[in-house]
Amino acid sequence: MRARENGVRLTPVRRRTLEILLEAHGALGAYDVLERLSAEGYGTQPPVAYRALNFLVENGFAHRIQRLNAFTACVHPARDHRAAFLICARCNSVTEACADSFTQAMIEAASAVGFQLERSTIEAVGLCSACAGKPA
Amino acid sequence: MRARENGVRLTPVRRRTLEILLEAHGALGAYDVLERLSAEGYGTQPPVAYRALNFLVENGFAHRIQRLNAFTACVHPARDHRAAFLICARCNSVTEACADSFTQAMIEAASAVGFQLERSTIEAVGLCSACAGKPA
DNA sequence: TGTTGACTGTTATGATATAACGTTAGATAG
DNA sequence: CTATCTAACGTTATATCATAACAGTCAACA
Ligand SMILES: [Zn+2]
Ligand SMILES: [Zn+2]
Ligand SMILES: [Zn+2]
Ligand SMILES: [Zn+2]
Repeated sequence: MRARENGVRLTPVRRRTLEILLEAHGALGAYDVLERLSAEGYGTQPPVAYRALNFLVENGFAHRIQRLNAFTACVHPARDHRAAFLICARCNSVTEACADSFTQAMIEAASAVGFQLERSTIEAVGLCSACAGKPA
Repeated sequence: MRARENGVRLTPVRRRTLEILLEAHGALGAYDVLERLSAEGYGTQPPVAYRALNFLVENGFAHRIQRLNAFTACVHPARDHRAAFLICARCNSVTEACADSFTQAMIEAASAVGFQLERSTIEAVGLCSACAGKPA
């Protein structure tokens, strides 16, 4: 199979991994993904999940959430974008927000101190609108 | 010993842990810290390091760098502040920068979508001024 | 048709982090 | 001055996250 456009091959494991992320609401750990993959007849060992997830991240189909050691499907995979993530401390939901303007400002601020910024991670923890309404 | 001000007790392990972070240039992993602590007669097991490090982070003496699974001493521990970290992809140095204005803007942007932001993590990867000058 | 390279799978191991429990020593109430 | 309490410390054991290294498969293609 000739690579789609820029050499991207969305093979069965990779596609299924992406679907698993899409089906999940919020982020999934690599071992959660692995559990599902292996239940469906794919490989049973960690590298299977990590390779597929890393592929998705590198090709803009998913993002890694550092704070949660987890992965989440990108909500607008086609476009080049910088994302920020709003992580609910109560229900663990993860919402992807556009951070293009913040990132641009950060690139400029960083360059003022001589730092040549390549990519940034913005992860915020707080309460989602659903949880903020509820009592403690 | 009556707690300093707000109940903070900088015990020997904790103080030494902070010194170790200060002596290091850049961030240290918990096991790096543990190695030094145990060589000096403190406990030899992971919880010793993790407890001291978590204490320092919770009390504003240090920050955790998610991307590196590492810790770094705060450069201005006295003041309440939001930090951003500039991580050099080449030499792994970590520079703490003030992110108060970014954070404020993010709080407002988040609240516009109903998210009540509590704390955020901003970590940027790129080239420090020293490394940007050098060739590949 | 033989070689190549991307992909998938495996075993084994490494790296990071916490649960649970016993001990110690300073603070405080009686 | 005791008895009691509690924060902090240390340990063992285990959980969780991640990668190195290598073998088999298969389509592309010279
Ligand atoms: Zn995205
Ligand atoms: Zn929530
Ligand atoms: Zn700081
Ligand atoms: Zn550098």
